[in-house]
Amino acid sequence: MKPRWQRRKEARPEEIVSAALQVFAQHGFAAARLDDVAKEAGVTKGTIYLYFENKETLFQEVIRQTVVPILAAAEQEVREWKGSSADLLRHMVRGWWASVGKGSLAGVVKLIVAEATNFPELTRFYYKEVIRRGHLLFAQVLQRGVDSGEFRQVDVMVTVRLVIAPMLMAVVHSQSLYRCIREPFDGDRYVEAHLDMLLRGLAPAPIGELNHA
Amino acid sequence: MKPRWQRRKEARPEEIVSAALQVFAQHGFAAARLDDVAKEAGVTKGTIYLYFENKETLFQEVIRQTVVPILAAAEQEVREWKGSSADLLRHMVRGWWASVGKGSLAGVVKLIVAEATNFPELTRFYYKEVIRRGHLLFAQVLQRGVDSGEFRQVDVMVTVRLVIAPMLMAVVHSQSLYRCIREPFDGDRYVEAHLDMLLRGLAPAPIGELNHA
Amino acid sequence: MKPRWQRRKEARPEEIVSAALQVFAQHGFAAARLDDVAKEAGVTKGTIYLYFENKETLFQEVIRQTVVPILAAAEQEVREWKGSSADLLRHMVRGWWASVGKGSLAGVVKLIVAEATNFPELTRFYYKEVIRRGHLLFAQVLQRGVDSGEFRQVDVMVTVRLVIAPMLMAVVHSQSLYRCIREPFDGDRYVEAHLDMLLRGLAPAPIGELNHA
Amino acid sequence: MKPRWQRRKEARPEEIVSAALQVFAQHGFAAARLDDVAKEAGVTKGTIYLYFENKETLFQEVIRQTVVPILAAAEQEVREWKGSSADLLRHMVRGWWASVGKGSLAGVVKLIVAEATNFPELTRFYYKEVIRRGHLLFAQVLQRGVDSGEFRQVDVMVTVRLVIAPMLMAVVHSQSLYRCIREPFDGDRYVEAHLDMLLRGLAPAPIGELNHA
DNA sequence: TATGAATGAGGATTCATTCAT
DNA sequence: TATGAATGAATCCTCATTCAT
Repeated sequence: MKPRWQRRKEARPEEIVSAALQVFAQHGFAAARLDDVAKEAGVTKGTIYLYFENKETLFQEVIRQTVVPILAAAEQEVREWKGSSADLLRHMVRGWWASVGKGSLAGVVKLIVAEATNFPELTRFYYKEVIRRGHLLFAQVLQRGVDSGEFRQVDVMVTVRLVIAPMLMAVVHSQSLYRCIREPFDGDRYVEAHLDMLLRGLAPAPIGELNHA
Repeated sequence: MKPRWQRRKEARPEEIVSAALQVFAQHGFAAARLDDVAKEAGVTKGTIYLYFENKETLFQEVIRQTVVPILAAAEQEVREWKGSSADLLRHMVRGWWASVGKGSLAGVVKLIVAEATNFPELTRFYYKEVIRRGHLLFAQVLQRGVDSGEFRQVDVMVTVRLVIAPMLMAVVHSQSLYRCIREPFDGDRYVEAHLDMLLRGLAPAPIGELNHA
Repeated sequence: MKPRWQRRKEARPEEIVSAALQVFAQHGFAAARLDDVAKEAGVTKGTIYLYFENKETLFQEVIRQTVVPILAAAEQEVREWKGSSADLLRHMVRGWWASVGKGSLAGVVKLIVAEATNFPELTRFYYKEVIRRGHLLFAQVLQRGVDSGEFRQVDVMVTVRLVIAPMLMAVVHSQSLYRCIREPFDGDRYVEAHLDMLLRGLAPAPIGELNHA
Repeated sequence: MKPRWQRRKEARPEEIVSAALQVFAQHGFAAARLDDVAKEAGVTKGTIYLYFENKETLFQEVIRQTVVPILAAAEQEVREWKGSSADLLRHMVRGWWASVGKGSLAGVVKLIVAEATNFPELTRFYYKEVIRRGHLLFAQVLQRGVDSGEFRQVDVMVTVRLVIAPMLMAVVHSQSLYRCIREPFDGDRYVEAHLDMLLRGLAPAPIGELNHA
């Protein structure tokens, strides 16, 4: 818990990062104006430069700081999970949706998509620190289920992407498309349908396989 | 000796649109320089203004022109399909991947994601003319399967999103993430795995349903 | 009288000059677009360059060609005038108003005012060929009246300006102010009032002079 | 060592307006470069945009700010004048010459003439706030003289224009023609001659009227 | 530390001018 | 001769960055 007397200056950097995330996520890096970031953070433009070298550095900090902590917690959970793999998968997907899909991370995800080619270095960092780790985490879960016979034999690294992609897409759209059109999107229902499809798709095939084309 | 330039009134507009798509998809709207578009199109900056009112209009034309024609063809196919619904779904997903995922439309998809909030009007146009039509198209296919008993009862409009999302995500990543990291992504395998999961997930449940949490 | 078969190309230059006068008078030199001149002349931009070296040359021709001929006629009239000086003055002022104030020369007058400092060389030409000659012409008329005792002794070169200034001002305003406000300006009445005041002002003082302050 | 620049928020706007008046009056709106305005004002281009939205707004401010205050003072004087109408007219014409003809307003007068058709809205504002008020002011003076029998019966609203026109013309020429030719123009003598002619022209006709043509 | 006035490089846009047709 | 597509220099304007206060 934070002491009441916490000096403002210590809070400033994260306030700015948080404001920047909003503005960057809305407009993209190039179209975002530091004036807007400053206004959103309740400071003036000059103040930003007390804490960040320049616009690009600020952007990098936004990506770096916002993303890392969540994974650690999830990794811990996977290690200690006692229940079924199906339940673990459900737990993780729902948890991901709760923490990423609705929180401030959603903006980061969209940002990476939008700005990756403008910041290849940063993207590689993000890939290594976030994406790959996330993939490996889900891969563990799937492998656990395959090993225990709960899930059928699947190409785990490909399937991981199929687990994550619909989640990502929903998050990305919530930051772009659904900001513009006024049509409801029931995220929870979408997530449950996704889990339903997933677990059916992962179920060990009964007697007669599906016929492939 | 060759002339300094040639007069090619007919060809210019699409050359410029095509060049613009590349540059916009790479950098986003704001960061794209018309100088680069011009260079890519083999003309000078001024020439762009002979055919397009300004940068924004050019952007809109890029979106509009690149996208519309494909759907019509697919709609035709669905109407006339004689085979099984599973085969139709396979056909469409593969076709979508072949035409969108690998062609120039991929860039447009990423662009919409990245710039939607900066061009809400255009996004609404895109939603009405492309996304919704696409959804309805896939919804027809699913409904057809449900009606014939090939697929189980599903919430069609939600499932449509689950069909499309992994495809979109792959396309978006191919335009952003995979441009930066040098890691192979086997699109075809991904698509086949997706279809496999999908059709398993859509299969009518055999005897005992899965237990939901 | 012009032959019916006159080739178009011989008419072109003056058509362009005439169109240019209109556009220049409306917008000024810098703000005038050659596209508009071309449209007004019923040709295309390129054609202008067949007859004029560049925009500036065209502008100079506009000034030069439009203005010179009128003076010669007036000079002739003054030399041959048989009636009173008052009548001659009336005749000239009315004639000036008829030919300059209402014709296309009005535009040139405004142009010179507006663009003099941007074209000092041209302005000097105009001064020598037009303004000074005009002044001298009116000076002759006044001097003639003074010599004959019709007019009182006045500083002729200063009075000339007082004769001309209200005429010029009316012309200039007709090209600028009165284009914007919708208020009637009765030019003929104004000219008559001017003549009335002038001739009263020029009348030899009766017995007691006016007291000057 | 002196700082690269100073912070002078209060002084900047009028410095810029004043510089802009000079540059606009010299070149006209379109041909004026904001770089030159900035240099003249001792700032950089960007600074102008801290205080004015764009070139056009700056132009409008130049017109608006430079012109309004003078009239109020003159209106006051007319109301309180105790002497003869002839003296009042002399006083006003001389005062106008002193304040407008020689001051910075001269540039504004020329600007309006030159740019009226490019800025019709602004011109209407100027007409209502400046020209019309000026006309009414001089009309009062003339009417006062007519009522008291000092002046003959004249069409007041037309005569007002005859009073003002030579003054305006002198001012306009001082900003254009006389900047180019190197010929002395004795403004004071011109003004006195104008007053002399005016007052003779306004004098009640003695016994036999002039014969009109 | 914080401010926000001032800077100046960068890019969109216009349009006089050229030149292939 | 005439056209009008193409050019590119010129200029407005924006906004990241600096720095006097």
